[in-house]
Amino acid sequence: SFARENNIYTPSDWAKITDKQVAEAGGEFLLLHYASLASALPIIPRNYWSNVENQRQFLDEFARQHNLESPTDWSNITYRQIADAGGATILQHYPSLFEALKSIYPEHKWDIKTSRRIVPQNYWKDIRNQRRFFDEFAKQQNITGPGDWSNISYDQLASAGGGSLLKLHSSLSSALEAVYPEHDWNKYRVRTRHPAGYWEDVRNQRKVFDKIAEKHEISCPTDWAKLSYNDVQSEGGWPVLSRYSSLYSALETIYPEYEWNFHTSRLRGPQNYWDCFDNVKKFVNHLTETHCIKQDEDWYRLSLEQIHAAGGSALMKRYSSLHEILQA
DNA sequence: CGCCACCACATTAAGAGCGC
DNA sequence: GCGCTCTTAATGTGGTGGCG
Repeated sequence: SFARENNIYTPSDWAKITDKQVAEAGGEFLLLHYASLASALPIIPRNYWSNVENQRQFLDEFARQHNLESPTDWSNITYRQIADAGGATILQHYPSLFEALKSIYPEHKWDIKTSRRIVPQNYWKDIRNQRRFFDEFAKQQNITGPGDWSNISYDQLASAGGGSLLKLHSSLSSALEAVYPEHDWNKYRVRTRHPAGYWEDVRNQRKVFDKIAEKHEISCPTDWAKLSYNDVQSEGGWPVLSRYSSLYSALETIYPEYEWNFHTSRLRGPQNYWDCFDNVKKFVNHLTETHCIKQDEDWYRLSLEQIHAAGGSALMKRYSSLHEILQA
């Protein structure tokens, strides 16, 4: 009854009690039989805390004192609180408080995210836990395939509780590569930030373009005609394109080993291309070569369709006839 | 916007003391 | 030597604010 009146529920609660308190509560004569208060107290039997029933009894009492009813109520209880309340030895039987709770109360459904404010130490080192986190996040965000990750930012994941996890990786994309090794991440765009000056290096520009080329099975300059400027832009090429006046000039610089000809590599020439008279000359020379034009009369063989096919439609709009162009 | 540095503090490993 | 308890150092977690 002394214990009840003084809110003593665990052996360690007695530590706060002095002999004087016991004496004042009427235990004065009782204490005379013992050398000290400590020697009067029941001793915890050996292996007492190894018994799950005893562990459970302790935690039940702890839960009662803290009004903990469901697994989520435990989220703000710290390891230290339990240890200080006399549960240190119980905790030593388990790798973490979370594992202890799971084992001691197997009838409850324990979820690390809702039952603990912070995960146990080294929890994120286990790649399966990382994967569990990403899976859960994907479910919430309706991410069904690897391509959908392009809409997710580093900060979204960090504020969803993935900050510490991401710190184990150099970037969001390398985290995804580690967590989902079954996907070839080169095929998908993932939001990334690169070091300052990264995009100035043509080798890095080439990396993105290689990726885009691989995805669209582009193996020679003419294959690039399949892709629009917007395609390249939206598939991660934006930082590269912003550094060039056109996609065509980007390709010329990035892949200098190829012979580039925009009539065959692009659907249309770069903006204001025909403003530069040298380009007009180049086009005429190109026609001369491809259509075996050796003397002036040979130009009559050339049809309007052939000029269009060679990419000269925009040029033809500026001049009323081929004759006028040649004159110019 | 993507990421980093930093901070407060939570967790845990390790080990010593002690009694059995 | 084992189990319980306590202490301490080391390390991890998660949040904030800042940088380019």
